[in-house]
Amino acid sequence: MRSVAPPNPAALPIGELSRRTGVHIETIRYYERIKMLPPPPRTASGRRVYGPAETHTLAFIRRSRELGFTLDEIRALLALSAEGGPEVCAEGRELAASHLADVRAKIADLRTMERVLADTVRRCDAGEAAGCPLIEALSAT
Amino acid sequence: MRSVAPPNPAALPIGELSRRTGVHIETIRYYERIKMLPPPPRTASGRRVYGPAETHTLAFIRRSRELGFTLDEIRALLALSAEGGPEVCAEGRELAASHLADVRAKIADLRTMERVLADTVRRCDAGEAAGCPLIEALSAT
DNA sequence: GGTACATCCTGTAGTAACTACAGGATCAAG
DNA sequence: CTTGATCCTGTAGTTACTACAGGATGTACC
Repeated sequence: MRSVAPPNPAALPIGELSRRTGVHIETIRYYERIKMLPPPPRTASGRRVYGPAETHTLAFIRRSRELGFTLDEIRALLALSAEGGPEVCAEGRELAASHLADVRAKIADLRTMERVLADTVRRCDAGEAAGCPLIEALSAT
Repeated sequence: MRSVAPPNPAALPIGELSRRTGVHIETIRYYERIKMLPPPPRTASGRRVYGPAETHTLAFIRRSRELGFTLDEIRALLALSAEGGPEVCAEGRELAASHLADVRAKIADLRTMERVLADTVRRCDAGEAAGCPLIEALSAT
């Protein structure tokens, strides 16, 4: 029999699922513990066996995380995606828009930090300040 | 005597220090516990009494946090600022430059998120997709 | 059949940087 | 002398994982 890939692509052990989705094994078990993922069936000896549905859900979670959604938000997204329908889409739009506002706020914060830091480094390189520009910026009243 | 501000501006109770620096009382005590701040002297009944040095240090920490430095990085910055000297400034420059690189990387990540989210919301508003554009983006293979 | 190695299991604790109590002591004013 | 603000210690919760410890199974090879 084959040694690397399992014979049935619809029935994966946790390690294969991890490899295919890029989510750590510990993280998959963690998601199960906090009920982000339903508990999968087990083999006689107690090992988890994942089907295509779980694979899809996990990939969905991963992509959502990449977009910066929190696990709670993703729970809502998963519930929405299970429902379907036009009013569901409007709700999804709201989630995305509100999250987009958060992301933009964070970008603005980071840009402020960037400006101050870049300016400090620049003053350092220019040798403008008497003491250390960084320390002085942080000590300023 | 006065009722709001203490008579001696150089000896503050924790609540006054909190108000002046904008750092929560619990956070100040937390900083003391993890040795970001030295333990201040106490009154006979055990209450903390802060002088100008502690006020300065706490404000330094607060400004550093606002620039996104971690507490470990701030520990290094505090040690540097206590030393002084030109080679110390070079070290500070490195800290700032490396942190600046982190900030820029985070901004780049967030901008990717922003692009995808903004595009999703736009497609939602345009009514382009058959289903929900957000759910579809997250389900995509 | 035995042995080595990979993979899996549960459960606990650690990470960053706080925040939120509970349950009690003390202080200042009227 | 009572009310209300402030303070104390200590513990536990938050987010999203990550890292073991200590053991059970599965599989490949000889």
